[in-house]
Amino acid sequence: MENRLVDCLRTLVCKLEAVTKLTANEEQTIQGLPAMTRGFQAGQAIALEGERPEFCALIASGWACRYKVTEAGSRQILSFHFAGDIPDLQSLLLPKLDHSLMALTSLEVAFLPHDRLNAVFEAHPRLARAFWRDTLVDASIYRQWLLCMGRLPALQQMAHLFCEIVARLDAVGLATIQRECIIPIPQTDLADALGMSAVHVNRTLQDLRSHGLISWNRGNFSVPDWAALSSFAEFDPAYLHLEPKRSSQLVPASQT
Amino acid sequence: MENRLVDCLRTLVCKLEAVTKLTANEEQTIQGLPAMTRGFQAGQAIALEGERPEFCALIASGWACRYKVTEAGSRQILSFHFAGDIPDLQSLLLPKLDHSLMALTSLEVAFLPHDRLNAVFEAHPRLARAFWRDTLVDASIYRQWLLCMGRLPALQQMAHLFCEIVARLDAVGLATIQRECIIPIPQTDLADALGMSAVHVNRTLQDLRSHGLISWNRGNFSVPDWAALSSFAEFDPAYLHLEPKRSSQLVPASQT
DNA sequence: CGAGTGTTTGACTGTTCTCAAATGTCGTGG
DNA sequence: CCACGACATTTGAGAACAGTCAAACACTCG
Repeated sequence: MENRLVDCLRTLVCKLEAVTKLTANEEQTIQGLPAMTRGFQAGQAIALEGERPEFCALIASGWACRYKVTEAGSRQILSFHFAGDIPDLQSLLLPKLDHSLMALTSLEVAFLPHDRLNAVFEAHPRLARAFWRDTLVDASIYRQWLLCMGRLPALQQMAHLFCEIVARLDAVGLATIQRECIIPIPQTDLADALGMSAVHVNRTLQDLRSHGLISWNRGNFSVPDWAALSSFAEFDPAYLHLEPKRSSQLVPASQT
Repeated sequence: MENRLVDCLRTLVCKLEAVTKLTANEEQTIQGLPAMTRGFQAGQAIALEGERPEFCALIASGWACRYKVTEAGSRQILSFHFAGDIPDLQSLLLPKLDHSLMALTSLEVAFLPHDRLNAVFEAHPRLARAFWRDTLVDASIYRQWLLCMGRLPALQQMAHLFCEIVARLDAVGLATIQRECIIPIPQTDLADALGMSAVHVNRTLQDLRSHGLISWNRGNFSVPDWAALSSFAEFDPAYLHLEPKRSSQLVPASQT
């Protein structure tokens, strides 16, 4: 458990360094943030729309999501989050939550007190900028989702989401070089993220599989032919703003 | 023209003060930002995806939008912007634009140099926070659009967008107390924002009109019964994070 | 084994898209 | 003043897409 905490703080530092290296001092400041860790079960709420949290939730392990609900009771998932993400960072500046947060799998979360974060930002303006940048990447992802939901047919939209998930998991070391990873959520959650019905998700999924574009079995996800999938999905990772150094694989010329 | 510049800087200050009052010094810093103003015609690009702008565009008058385009050539509008908005503020921290920006009407823009803004943020951390907050409100609006696109039927989705537009225009003094305002864009642009076809937008519009929920004629928009429209649309302005104080205290509408 | 959850299938309905054409509006130039 | 083109709105009809409801099937865990 303590290891997880150290790990996710390291992942966080790594994300923040996307642009410029942090100083040892800054890095230590992050590592030294007091954090109470807590576990959640799949389906459990972390924070609800309308609340005014006094902590930010840094995910240590597992998947969580932001979501909103209509009056008719249908849920729209707004984003997926895993290790290293702080899905409610904006509550520092927008105290009243405009959406809810829940665990999609069993989850470990480290809670960072608002007042400590604020103190850190005051003392280290560069860190504040790094976190600001992080929230801007969030926004960029929303823009991409809007494009996909509004203008791509279901098949491409779903393919694009898979590309994004793999790319983001890869960026934090949760995917293999062959782009295998674990996508530990049921089809119904996928449906709520794509704005589709569960039935249609199921059929679209079969379609992707029969085209040999993906394989997804009991959570184990893999992409037989990344070039095929990403070009079919019109996936261009630029919008994730992962900087060059992230050597791994997502931009290899080897395909196309 | 110079008046417009002063006006939009004032609008900007007003927006930034949503939470805490700025000091006279801070306020003056904003007002003193050097800005080159420039005009655009409807349809003209302000900045394109992939570029690395060295200025941020503060809108002085008219409407602009963020958008992205699929390979098939269809456009998704991601947000609408008018006086007081800085739609590419994020280019300060994410240098490479992940979307494009264009004028939807004839437009006046004041360009604020990146280096000046950065200097301001360094000297005035509270201002940096105020701008950060502004970008977070953007993100909140994206979340709401995702919910609307994914989970509301066309009629409600459109009604919701109208509520949002009126609320935002009202917040900067561009709507009357009776919630009349000018929506100076064609139905095709609305279609690209809602992720619908123009034909369907037209039919949905007729539907809203025939229910007496809106009136929109040659750009002149009005809402006969706000309670009816906003409850039909499930519109709750909380996600706009306009703070309490600015409740429909308005300057007479004279604009665009 | 049985409950619970998640996935798959079928049949049907409804929404939204596309294509194509008609109508309306506005400004320009003859 | 009228004719014209450019643009925007409206209409119709058929096809494609995605939703609902309901049931069957599969897998996991106690």
